[in-house]
Amino acid sequence: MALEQSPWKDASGREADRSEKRDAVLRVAAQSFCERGVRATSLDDVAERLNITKPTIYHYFRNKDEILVACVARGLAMIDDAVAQADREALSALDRLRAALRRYAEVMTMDFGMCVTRISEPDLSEEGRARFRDGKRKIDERVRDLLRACIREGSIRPCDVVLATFTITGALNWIARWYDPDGPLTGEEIGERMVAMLLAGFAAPAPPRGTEAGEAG
Amino acid sequence: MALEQSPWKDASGREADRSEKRDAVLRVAAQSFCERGVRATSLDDVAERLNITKPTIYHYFRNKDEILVACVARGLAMIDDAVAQADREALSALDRLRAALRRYAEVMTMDFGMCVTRISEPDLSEEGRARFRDGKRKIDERVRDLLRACIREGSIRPCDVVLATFTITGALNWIARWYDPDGPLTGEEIGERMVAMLLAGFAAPAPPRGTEAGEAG
DNA sequence: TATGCTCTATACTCGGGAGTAAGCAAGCGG
DNA sequence: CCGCTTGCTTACTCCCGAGTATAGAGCATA
Repeated sequence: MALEQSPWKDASGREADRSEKRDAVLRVAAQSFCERGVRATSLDDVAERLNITKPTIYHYFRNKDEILVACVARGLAMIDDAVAQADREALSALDRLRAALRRYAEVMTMDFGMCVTRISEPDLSEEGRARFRDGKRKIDERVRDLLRACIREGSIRPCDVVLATFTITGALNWIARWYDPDGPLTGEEIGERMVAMLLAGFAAPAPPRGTEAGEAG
Repeated sequence: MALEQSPWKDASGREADRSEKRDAVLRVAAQSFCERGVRATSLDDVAERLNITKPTIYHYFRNKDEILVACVARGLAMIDDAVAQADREALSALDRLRAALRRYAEVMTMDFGMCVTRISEPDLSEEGRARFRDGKRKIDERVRDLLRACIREGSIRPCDVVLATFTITGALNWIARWYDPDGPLTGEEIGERMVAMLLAGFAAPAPPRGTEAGEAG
């Protein structure tokens, strides 16, 4: 089941460079980890999809766990970058929060991002687990800080910031479980709408009258 | 690592009944599936925790998949019951929604409930997967129906019901990933607060006209 | 041509876990 | 007492997948 994207041509491989090959392994592994689960992903399968054999993979990675850790690390970095980048943009705290969460949502529709939420801790080695927890904790911290900034600014209602972060990231993380690239919404659209929903809440504005909230126009 | 809860006494087992033993197997298996992952859970381990040996398990279940399916089915049933029960109570649609989501959240802090969100489809056999999807679809349908009823009633803002359901159930499902029984909040408290947050949203109410909410000073 | 490095393949080892074979113990009907 | 069933055991088989030993192919230097 060879993929076209593989940098190993069927018999001749020469222009390709080492890190490009590492990347290809990670990309295919990440997809398989998400689709089939980590334990159910054999390196033989990964190799086959790349027109190579398992020992070749061991020229680029020490073992399966190193591949898994690299996938998760890449996903975590993508989320962290997304949030950090939004954070640097000198807008209001609320705008920074919005931008951060939207990008977060988008990353959840991508292979490496999905790894972060579909892989669970027992899949990782002891040491990989530590890095995983650490990366997630940092992202959580960023979101919490943003929330606190918004509360200080008055744009977010004072609340239990920890639980609020779990609620928000839970909704976003879950995207990785149901997102369908062939579905009606792109990652960007999902992010935009879901973040709007989370911020505005589902309850209708107080009075049973004044139904002006409808945006249908 | 024998557990006290096991109905198999170390050498003498007689007062226990078949279905009680089936239940015990499911309970321990569910815990292990959640803690270590499905593939990493060996039936030898499960047996050991119950003071029995693997072949004994095969007296009660045909194979590992049957156990897994039973765990997931039980979790799905708990969620479905929770939502259905709230649905039968003759309150306003909004109150029914609130009650349903709170109970949903609570189930997410229990072993079988956790199974539903921590187990992923590739862990299941083809046939188990079908039942899994079906069960989840039914629950989703119930939540969507509740949302629609609320919108008709005017208590929930008109919105994309499908995406709203994903957002809400995502936040709730994720509880199973971070809930800590030794943490500060009980399942009930988490449900109550998270549902309140989701309904009210995080954004601060529109600022009193004229004055921006610039606090501090 | 020789030496050596990098990349890749064939062909293994080895451990773990699902599932099974076959037998032992205990209760029950005769 | 015998023979049957039920519940459980010890002791396997067997497959799959992680990781390895080893060899060969291509290329660079000399």
